[in-house]
Amino acid sequence: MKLSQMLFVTLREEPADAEVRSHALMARAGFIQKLAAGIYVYGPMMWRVLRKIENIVREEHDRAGCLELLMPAVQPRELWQESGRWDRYVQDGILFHFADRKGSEVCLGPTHEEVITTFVKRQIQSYKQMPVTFYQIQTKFRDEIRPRFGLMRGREFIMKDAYSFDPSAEAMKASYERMREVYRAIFRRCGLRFTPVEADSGAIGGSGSEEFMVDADTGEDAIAVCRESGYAANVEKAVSQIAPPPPAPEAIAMHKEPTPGAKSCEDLQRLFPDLPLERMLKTVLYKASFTEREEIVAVMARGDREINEVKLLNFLDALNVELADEQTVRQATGAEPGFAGPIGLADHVRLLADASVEGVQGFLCGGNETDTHYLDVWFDRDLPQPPSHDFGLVQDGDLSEDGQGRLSITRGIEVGHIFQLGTKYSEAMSAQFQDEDGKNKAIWMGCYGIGVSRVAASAIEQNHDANGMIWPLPIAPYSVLLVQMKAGNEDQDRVAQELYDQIQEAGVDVLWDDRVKVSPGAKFKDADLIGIPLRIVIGRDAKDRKVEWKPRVGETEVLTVEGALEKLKVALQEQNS
RNA sequence: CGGGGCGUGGCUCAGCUUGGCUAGAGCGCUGCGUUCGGGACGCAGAGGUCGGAGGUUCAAAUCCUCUCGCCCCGACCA
Repeated sequence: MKLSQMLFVTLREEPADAEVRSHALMARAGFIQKLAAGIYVYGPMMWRVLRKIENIVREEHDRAGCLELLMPAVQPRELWQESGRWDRYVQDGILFHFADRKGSEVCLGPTHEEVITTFVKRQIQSYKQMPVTFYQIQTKFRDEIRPRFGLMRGREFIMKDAYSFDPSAEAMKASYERMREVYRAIFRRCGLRFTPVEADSGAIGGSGSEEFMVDADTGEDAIAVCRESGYAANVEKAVSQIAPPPPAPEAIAMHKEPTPGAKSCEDLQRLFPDLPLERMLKTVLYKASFTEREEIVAVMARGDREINEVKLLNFLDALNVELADEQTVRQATGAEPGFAGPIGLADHVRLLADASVEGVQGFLCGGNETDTHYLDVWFDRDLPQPPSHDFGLVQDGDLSEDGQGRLSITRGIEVGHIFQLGTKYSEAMSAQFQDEDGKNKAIWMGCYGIGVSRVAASAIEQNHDANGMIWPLPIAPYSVLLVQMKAGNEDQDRVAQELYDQIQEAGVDVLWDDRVKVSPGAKFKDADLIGIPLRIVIGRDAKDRKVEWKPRVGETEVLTVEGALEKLKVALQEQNS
């Protein structure tokens, strides 16, 4: 492709609304253009990137025996009511939905479990027809509460979703394991540095679940990784060993302490400099909502620990948990927020404790009275120890659960997520088959997602410098860029044309910056911005058939035309090996 | 949904507090000339219902009301 024929427009300034590098660079380079919040046009360059990613995704799925199909974006409400997800998704505001001309409600699919389950249940009758896995690459629609970061969190985005169908839990696990390998292969081939982590399965439900995180400081997710043991998990899910509490002090009677204005552990440390943080127990109030009711839950935790709301949510099996508002706190404790404690809570409050409180004695806790705490409190003497469970948020430096090493907290971008769904959808939608024993059983499902457009964004997030993007070769819009310094110069024209023809003949996608009346400086800046990894500069030495090998990163070399072609061949081979 | 902010040529922004003359700058764009290896320079140009509607006023980008859109923080999030 010749750049002069491309309607190639770059911006010198960053768009005002770009917050992360990938967004700013893609917008500057004309790869994407915003149409509305979280909704983008993918320009020709971007579309090439997306198609390259799609092709890798396709090849790896096909290789694993998955079957590609395409499901509708528009889906009827009835289907979603069958699975029981309509109300929840509408209530969360995430669903684009509207009435058709007959007044029937439909939605734009945010995901396709309902459709695939329906499709499959009409076809599968026997265990002999399984295992089978389908996938599609489709535009998904989610009316995100807060779209941001360009393609990273859009309201319309490209996703590959796959669904496996098996006759038993064991078979489902085997399909899941196969897919784990497919995912590893895909992200490796895309040239990304990534970490697979154990994950919470969230609203979609199911048991086993793993997320694929592209390592990037700007990622929205925090992950806990242990180098020594190889453990890696989303912090929502991560577990750790924490240091035991300090030995109990001398037992003296529980008593009140005036603590004016001390609402946090930090404030309290100033008032009680000799009391270790591990002997201050905080009590945090949450409002948990269930289908039919709400519950106020108080959770105790050691002063040096934080509470993991996802673990709490899962333990309670609630639809949602959120911090209680001030009004609720006052009602539950009879005090201003900041003084909640386990003793003297209102009767309707359910008291729980994080495992970090176990063994802590002679501690400080809220007094359920404004400006007051209790000191020298002992479990089993002054109050029964509340039921405890792991509600803790792992912290950087925690010991891994097996004790082999320390956890460090890093950040990542979730580009893939795989789930063992079990029979959640097949039961709700009665997708059954007849097993070998003649009995009708629910199909065991797994589902597997890759954010295709997010993969592209995260590749830039992970690979860029001050001047622009640096694409991994397998997903670059073009593999090679020919930068011709002065289009119209006979020697340069001839050499550039020769290179262009030869590279094309070799089946390599090449872009030729043949623009006239564009200064060398501007060409170099544009080349850096769009980040095509392999570059050959045709300039002043063209008369001697000399060109420059000048990859996006790395050393520049002056070579003959043949030398440059050879160099290119080697670079492309390295990539494929 | 709660809090905050912003809508002015294609892009980034100034002007608005305190209403007043043909609404400005830089980038980009067009033409001519000079340049020509890291976003060149000169000269001459094109391009704006100041997000929209209504109102106040002799007069509105500027003040008021409504409305639409966008951004940030939070909640939320396969």
